[in-house]
Amino acid sequence: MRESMWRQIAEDLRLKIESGELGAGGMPLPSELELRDSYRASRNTVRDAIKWLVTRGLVVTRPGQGTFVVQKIDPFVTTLSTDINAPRESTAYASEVMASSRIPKVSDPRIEIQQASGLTAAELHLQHGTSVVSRHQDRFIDGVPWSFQTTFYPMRLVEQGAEWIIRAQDLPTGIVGYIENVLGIKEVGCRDRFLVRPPDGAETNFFKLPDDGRISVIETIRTGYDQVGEPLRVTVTTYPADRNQFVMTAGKVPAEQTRALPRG
Amino acid sequence: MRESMWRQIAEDLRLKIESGELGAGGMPLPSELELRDSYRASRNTVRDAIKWLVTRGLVVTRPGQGTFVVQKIDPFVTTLSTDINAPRESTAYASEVMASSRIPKVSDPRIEIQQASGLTAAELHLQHGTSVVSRHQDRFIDGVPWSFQTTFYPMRLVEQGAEWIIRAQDLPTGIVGYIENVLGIKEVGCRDRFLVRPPDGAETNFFKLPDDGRISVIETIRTGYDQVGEPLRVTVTTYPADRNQFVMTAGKVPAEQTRALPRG
DNA sequence: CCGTATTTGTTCGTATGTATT
DNA sequence: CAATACATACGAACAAATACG
Repeated sequence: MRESMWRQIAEDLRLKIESGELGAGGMPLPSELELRDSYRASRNTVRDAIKWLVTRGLVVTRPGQGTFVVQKIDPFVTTLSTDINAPRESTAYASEVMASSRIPKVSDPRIEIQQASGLTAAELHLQHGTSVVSRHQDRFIDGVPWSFQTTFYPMRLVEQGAEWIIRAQDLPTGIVGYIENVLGIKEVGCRDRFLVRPPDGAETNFFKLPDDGRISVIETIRTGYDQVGEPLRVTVTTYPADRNQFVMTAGKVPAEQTRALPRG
Repeated sequence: MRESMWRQIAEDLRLKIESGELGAGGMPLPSELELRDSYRASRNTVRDAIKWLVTRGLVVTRPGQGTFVVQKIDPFVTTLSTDINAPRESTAYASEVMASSRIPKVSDPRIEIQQASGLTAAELHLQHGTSVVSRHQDRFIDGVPWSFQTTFYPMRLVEQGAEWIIRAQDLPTGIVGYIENVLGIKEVGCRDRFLVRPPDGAETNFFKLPDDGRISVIETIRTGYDQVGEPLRVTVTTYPADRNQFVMTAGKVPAEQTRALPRG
């Protein structure tokens, strides 16, 4: 069976884009009317072909301007610590970004008092409706939103004296270290969960993702436990899948510059 | 500005689908002609709305049958070992699946001799064109393709006497344990890389993913190193993002039944 | 600032092909 | 074979966003 015409046009455009024949140097593709003439098809058929390219993330269309090829993002590689004594997430982030010659920026923490529900109630072993403190931070690399993170603490930690949890400031020791210093409650282990899912509206907006849900987000959920096995905090971090990779080591491995992996 | 009509229709359909008013129990949605009449729009406009739902993965269309809502897959949670002495991947897989009351199946290994290139050459520190052995296995859960895995070994291991690497059989100790027994080369550490990317053609076909690249695959690349820091093998595992989650623990954490996390 | 040309976005209509029942 | 339902393709008109003189 012969391929549909819009599919053939899409494939031809894809090849010409990947060879650099079209769209090189930020130039727009030929307009829909020009493509209609050159392919001897109707404008709607050309639009079907372009829509296929848009869905695959190869091009973007801008009303009044034209159709442009998207440039690939240089991904950042996050090191996942398998060692509970590794440096805290907050401090590790900036140094890791700078080690790759890029500029990190972290927003000031945004504090909210919320009621435990769903994930937080389950992970922190709290009744639904119990108060939790959430600390939220947005993280940028070279000015581009790269990930964001929300950590939930049981309100009882504040009531027991760890009052800086509800201050909108970063602490040099990190909040987890602060809790250990003030309350003697130490995080001796954590469980990480990873999942990949479509972005919600807020994520689509913040990360400037295409609104068709084509780019997934990676969500990591880290629950920290104290000496008696009680959950101390749960940290939810969200990474757009188009600009993030992860690396983790176990046992003895030779050191190596962390870098993004190309396809091969 | 008012929302476009196709967008309004899509939103209305989405709400009716999520409330169960439409498509419940495997029933098809109303046909495009019926929707055209009920929304007082053209069939093309209704199709634009349906295309939006298809792109979001809410429905699938089948020629001659109708439009159906997709049911959510119950994800499987893979435990990532942070301990180099944990049981081998191959043996761990089946027991972990059975622990969640599901039926694992692993295909017989498919062996190929290939030339190192790109990823394998870089990770195994081999010249391009050097021979490598690839062992490939497909993994199923309840009969559904769930992941597949390819491990690359330098050909010199076979030449040094580890000849079972090129036999299409599973070994009770796993290949890595076999190499240790025969050659005395022990894997003392490994580096895992994680990335999320659109599926290629083979993956789309094997996992029966929609051909618009909407569902990403999660790729993990595990490179194992021996006592002298030389790479021993590299294992590439591919998981469709719509049916896989991961969990990893560090330090001391209370035991818990691994389960998929819902959104909340 | 304004008006015009260009370009993509939306919506309609119609006809024909292909897959399934 | 016939009926139904989605897929493809064409043509047309107007709206909205943008760029430019």
